[in-house]
Amino acid sequence: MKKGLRGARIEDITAACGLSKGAFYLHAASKEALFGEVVAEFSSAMNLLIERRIKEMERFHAEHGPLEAHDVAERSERYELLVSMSTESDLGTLELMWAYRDVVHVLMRGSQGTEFESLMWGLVDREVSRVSQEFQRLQEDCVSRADVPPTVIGSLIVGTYVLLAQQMSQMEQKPDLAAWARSIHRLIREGSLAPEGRHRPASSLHAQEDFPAQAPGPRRFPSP
Amino acid sequence: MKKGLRGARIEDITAACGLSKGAFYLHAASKEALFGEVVAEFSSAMNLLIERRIKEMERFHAEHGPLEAHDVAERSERYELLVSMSTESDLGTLELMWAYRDVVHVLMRGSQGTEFESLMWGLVDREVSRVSQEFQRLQEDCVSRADVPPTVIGSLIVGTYVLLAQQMSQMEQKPDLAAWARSIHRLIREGSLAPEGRHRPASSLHAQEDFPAQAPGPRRFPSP
DNA sequence: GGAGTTTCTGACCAGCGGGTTAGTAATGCG
DNA sequence: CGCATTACTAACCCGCTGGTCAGAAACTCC
Repeated sequence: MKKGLRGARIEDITAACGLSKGAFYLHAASKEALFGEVVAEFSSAMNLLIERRIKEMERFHAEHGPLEAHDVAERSERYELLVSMSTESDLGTLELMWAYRDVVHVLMRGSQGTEFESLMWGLVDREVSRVSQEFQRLQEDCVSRADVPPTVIGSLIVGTYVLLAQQMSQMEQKPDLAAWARSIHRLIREGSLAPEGRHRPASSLHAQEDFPAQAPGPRRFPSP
Repeated sequence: MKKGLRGARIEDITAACGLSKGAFYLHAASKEALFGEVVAEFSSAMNLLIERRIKEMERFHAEHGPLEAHDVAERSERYELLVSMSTESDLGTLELMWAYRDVVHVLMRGSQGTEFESLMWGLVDREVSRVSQEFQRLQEDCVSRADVPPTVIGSLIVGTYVLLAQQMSQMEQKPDLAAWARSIHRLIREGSLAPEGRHRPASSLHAQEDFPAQAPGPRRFPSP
């Protein structure tokens, strides 16, 4: 769609609407201002999600207290609650990223040197540190493994979502975001190794797997 | 350093060398050509790593045959070999990304709409599908969990490295890349949950953890 | 249909930045 | 020292694009 903010000419934008260049300035003060409006929309929606998530997490800790090692071993109720809470939050984030996937794409790949660069990557940085802190807490409670720096976990999780967001802008069909969120959480928590002791025939179809025959939808190619 | 290819003026570059604009063209045919040289260097080095890695993997399979479920349960020799092989390969990739971190940064964030955009993201896409295929194989051999789409695992791993690469360009000190690689592999394989049955005092220092007091080095701020 | 209002056009301007080149300084060498 | 070669400068050209504006077109309401 766009070749980056710098690469998109005013005429490109107006021509795509079937208008002439002059008409642009009847609707927006400048290219940056127009993009800024959309970005502000996305940004505030994202901040709302983050805020809500932090509050939810605080409420959880207030109501249920800190998790302990045995919670994970016996998959206690409050443990399952925490898991479903954060999976749900992540799904919300994925949905938002899908809705704004083109904006996110431009923000991430094509806003270098503009006022928007720090907005996107500041958000990413804050998310990394939020997730890191969350995991540091889990480590202190002996719920999460402690032989790994929390920042690496943060980068792992956020990096995954960042890359997925970029892939979204090349898809024409909406993927099963809920399946994505569930898969990611499963991987983060339990790892990719097959659960021990479980053997399955290699050729048969697996039950309750979180994906159809071929997971991602067809590619979307950038319009010229 | 750079405000993206489009954002960097010739005069900015020459001024940074204490020269005048005209002198630039005595050394390079164009901005793109200059950047292209560096990029080609990085790109061929990266492709070499990938090629070598694929060959190594093929040799492993030829010599040791496919892994089976019990290999992971009993942490067999060939399993450990496979793990250390891919950790080592990832470390090599991280080292290369560190050496070219500024180039990678520009390639990822500031090359939208140039000939270099597809180079970087094509590479990323190919890596995602390579990792996906690797995991699909592991799934068929019942070594990796099958209830997660391989492409999600691919995006998870590659996304992590992509984000880390971007963080590199803001660091002034080289982080412990080997620790990163080990942590990531541990997380990917075994997940983030604490190993069951292991209780540790929350306040004491953990043994053999893969990180010092504060993991990442200090930030580097972009020079104006 | 015509006055008034809104919406849009397309020619125009101005400045920025890539690329050129004539001329100048530095360097090397017999 | 004098000549040649190399390295660089700075003014210049020019195309491209953001932004402006007078006027045309469309639309509305009486």
